[in-house]
Amino acid sequence: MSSIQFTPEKKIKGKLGRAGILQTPHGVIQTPAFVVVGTKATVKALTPEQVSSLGAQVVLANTYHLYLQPGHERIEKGGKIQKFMNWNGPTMTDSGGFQAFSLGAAFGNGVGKVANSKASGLLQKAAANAAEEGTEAELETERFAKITEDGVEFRSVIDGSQHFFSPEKSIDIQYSIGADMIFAFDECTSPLAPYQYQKEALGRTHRWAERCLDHHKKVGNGTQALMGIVQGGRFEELRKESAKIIGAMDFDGFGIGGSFEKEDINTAVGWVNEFLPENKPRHLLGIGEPADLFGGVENGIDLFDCVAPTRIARNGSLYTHDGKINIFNAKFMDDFTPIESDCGCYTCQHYTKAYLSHLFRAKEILANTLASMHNLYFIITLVKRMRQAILNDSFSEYKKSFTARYYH
RNA sequence: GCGUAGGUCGGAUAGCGGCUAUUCCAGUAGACUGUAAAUCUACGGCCCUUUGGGCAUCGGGGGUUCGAGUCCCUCCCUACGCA
Repeated sequence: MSSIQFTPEKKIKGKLGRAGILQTPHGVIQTPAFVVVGTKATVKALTPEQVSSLGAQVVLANTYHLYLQPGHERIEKGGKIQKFMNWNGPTMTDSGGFQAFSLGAAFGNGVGKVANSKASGLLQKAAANAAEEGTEAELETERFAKITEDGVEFRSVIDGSQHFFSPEKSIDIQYSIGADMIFAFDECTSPLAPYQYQKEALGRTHRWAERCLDHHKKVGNGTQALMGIVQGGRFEELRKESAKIIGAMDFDGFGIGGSFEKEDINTAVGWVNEFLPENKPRHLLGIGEPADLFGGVENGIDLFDCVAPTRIARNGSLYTHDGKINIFNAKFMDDFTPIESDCGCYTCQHYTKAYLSHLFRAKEILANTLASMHNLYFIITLVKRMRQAILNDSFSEYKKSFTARYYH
């Protein structure tokens, strides 16, 4: 018996995409939905009231970060995450598996979780050179995270102290934090990793999934839902294999994780969702550019989370229907119009680009808040409109008109 | 007028005889996809046949030296002190 209940409402004709309702202990999520990322039990620069006012339905925090600071026991003591951070709606936690990648293979070498083939060619070459040169690069790779069969050895990015996560430990910590939906402990691989490594890592992720599930059944009290994670890198064979194996396990929902080629995120999602059970929610982990959201929804994704809207906001990039703009550009200093005149967000209703330009140049803290509000509103609303379009049988038209304008 | 300390990119600086004049800020762009991130990268004098190359440049002028932002002379300017 699951603590969450997913009910598909309507499908996109001839596609895997659907609109649905996800019932959780802390409220309903209408899907597809964008999950706002609040890694350290806070959506950076925003109060929960502000996050809620943007239409956000659910927030995702991170096990690794909260374990290190302030400590999961303290969050439990503070009444678990909802009470601790004053977010009354549904919550999720990521397992810390992603940090095996971001603090391991990806640390300091400019590798993102999404590669485009042109760049990855160059990066692969660089990685090959580094490998030839030997130990220094390899040591660098293991600077903050080292993966073994039993789990991942981490060094804290805060104070350098050593820590170890096993699948069981990740689940235990996630219980303490107390989110409604928690994720299995997986290994997120680098987009540069070759087939052989992906296959090896995938086997490990599957064994870890089994251990998470066993532990969940043994120790869980039925108030938290466990999501399994599909991996497999860019390889169709591995992705499908993973979807079959993970999809057959008794998880409450599924996450799709790992690295993609920019061009075929959508295809890869399609491979996987073909095999995942229809009556359980599917979450595409860490993806959130408009094109990817359309592709994901079309191919059967119900939930997305992504740091992009808030992170790029803090760095001065703002979404508009005509593409992203960089508010630091000189041309905005005297532009006394809103980011978008027909935008319903708080920022656009009260402030001009010239003012935002001023706040950013002056390094004023309000810049982060106003920019984050706009970008989150933009993305949350975009996914809501996709949902509406599915219900109205107009998804492909909406996708076409949005895309034509956004990617000029 | 005398003394002292100085004049190096828009601002602030490092350099104190050795070849490529440093760093920070400001400036101009770019990047960012389960947050190591209010972060990071690039550019920033002129010219060219521009994946490179050439010529400049440290207040002005002159000198010493194989070689000068650096040493010497002189002038100009700034700050402080004394008259």
